[in-house]
Amino acid sequence: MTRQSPSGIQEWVQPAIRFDPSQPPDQTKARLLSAAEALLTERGVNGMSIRALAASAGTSVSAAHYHFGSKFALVAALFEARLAPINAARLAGLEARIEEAAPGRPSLEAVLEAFVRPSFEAWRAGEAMGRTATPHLLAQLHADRCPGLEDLKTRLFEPVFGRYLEVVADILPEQSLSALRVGLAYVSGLLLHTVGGHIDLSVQRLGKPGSLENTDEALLRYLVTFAASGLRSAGALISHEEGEAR
Amino acid sequence: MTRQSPSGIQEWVQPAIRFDPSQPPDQTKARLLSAAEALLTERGVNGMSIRALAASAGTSVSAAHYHFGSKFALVAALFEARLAPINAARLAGLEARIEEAAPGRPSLEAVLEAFVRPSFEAWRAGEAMGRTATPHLLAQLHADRCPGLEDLKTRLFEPVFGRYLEVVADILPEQSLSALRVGLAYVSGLLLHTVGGHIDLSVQRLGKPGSLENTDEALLRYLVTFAASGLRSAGALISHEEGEAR
DNA sequence: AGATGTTTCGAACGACCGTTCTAATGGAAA
DNA sequence: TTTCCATTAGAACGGTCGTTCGAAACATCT
Repeated sequence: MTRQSPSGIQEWVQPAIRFDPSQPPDQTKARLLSAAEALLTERGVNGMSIRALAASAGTSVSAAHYHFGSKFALVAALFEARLAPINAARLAGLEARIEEAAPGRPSLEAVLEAFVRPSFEAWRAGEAMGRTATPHLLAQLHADRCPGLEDLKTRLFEPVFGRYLEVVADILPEQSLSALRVGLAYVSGLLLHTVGGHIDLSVQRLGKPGSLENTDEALLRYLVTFAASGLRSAGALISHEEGEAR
Repeated sequence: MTRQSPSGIQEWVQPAIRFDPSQPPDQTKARLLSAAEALLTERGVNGMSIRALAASAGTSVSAAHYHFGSKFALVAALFEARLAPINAARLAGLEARIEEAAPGRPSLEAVLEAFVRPSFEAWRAGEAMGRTATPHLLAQLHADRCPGLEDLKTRLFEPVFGRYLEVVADILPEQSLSALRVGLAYVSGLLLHTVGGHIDLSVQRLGKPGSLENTDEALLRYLVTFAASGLRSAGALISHEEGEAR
């Protein structure tokens, strides 16, 4: 603890207690990320202050700057760290669906489920425990107008989107790439809307009455069916443009 | 213009020039709302400061507080002022569709178009001119976690949602209200995703090649078809629960 | 012209912001 | 032990925030 002398010179009165043994000192970075996940989800980028973050993580303001350099870098690091495994699962799930359908093609529903399921499951798992769910954070950051984060979003999402676009174009060859691009953006929009907390889950009973299927799986099936059916029907409106490269 | 004396007492040096004739003095409130619309859309609630707002509107910080009382009240007033006419148009359009289909029922597509079109058209009109589009603001405020605004959102939106739910339940009597509630939330999610600027419009060519239909109408038809088809198919997964009240 | 109420302004207040700085601490290497 | 480096805490800096306040200017009425 320090005190400020009238001349502006600090005189150290009493040494502070450091390194609370209950909190391993080398995990400050992880605790900061975890605390940032909750605070960002709840308040958005501009609503979270480094001071509130440090207090929530049980460390100091300068520790955050030491590990990440700046507030924006912290947000970007968190975004990348959380989105990367979900994107990897999306790509792995897609290839698995393709392989298991070989030599034929997987159904549109199977492909869209491969896209949706990783985020959906992480969302439900997080909500089931008290924690804030990671996909909720991603939806919040997606909606948040944070200068400089837009590039990161597209850079991380584009490869996944491109691969899914290829596969879906192969399943629906009569649809133009332009239409499929909008359609896939809609699928992602539906997912973000779901995990972003805009669906009232309190009174939903989506499962068949006699079914053993739980509510989560029923909602996932609702989402996938909605998306697949919308993608098929809306794209069928538009005749394929001949000159367009496939 | 004032200057600060060393003792802290203000000495008024020169009277300021007031009431620039090019800006009618009694329209400060409207200019503040208009400037707030642009700034909120671009930066979100926490990203917009009263000082930046006042500068953009060509007035002073205290003028904003005089007319609205607080920053939150200003945001709420703007949200209500902009959403109200869109909601009114939604309800009027719905009743018009019902009346013109009488004694039969309007198609699901017609109903969803009545819901989507007011916001969609205001969005396209705004984007076509340089201005920021009002629905883009509404989408931004919907995504923005602004404490206290949640109540206003539901209070304004609930009557519209409830009326549409009634009508859609009449068109799709085999679907449970729970399923339709999720489905309508998805429709609104697709609309918000569209007008929120998450669809890349630069390279989209959704109209039929030979058609005279412009791109805007083609995108609207894509959205309506996607939503209607998704609503029908996803809800068909679920058998109607017998005990549920209709 | 004078009084009254509305509107606007600049300035100031206290609080909080992101960032930086210095000092202190613990552990590892010499 | 001494030195060095990674890590942390607290204080401070410059700036901006939302809000408040008193005075000036306008509009209207008498």
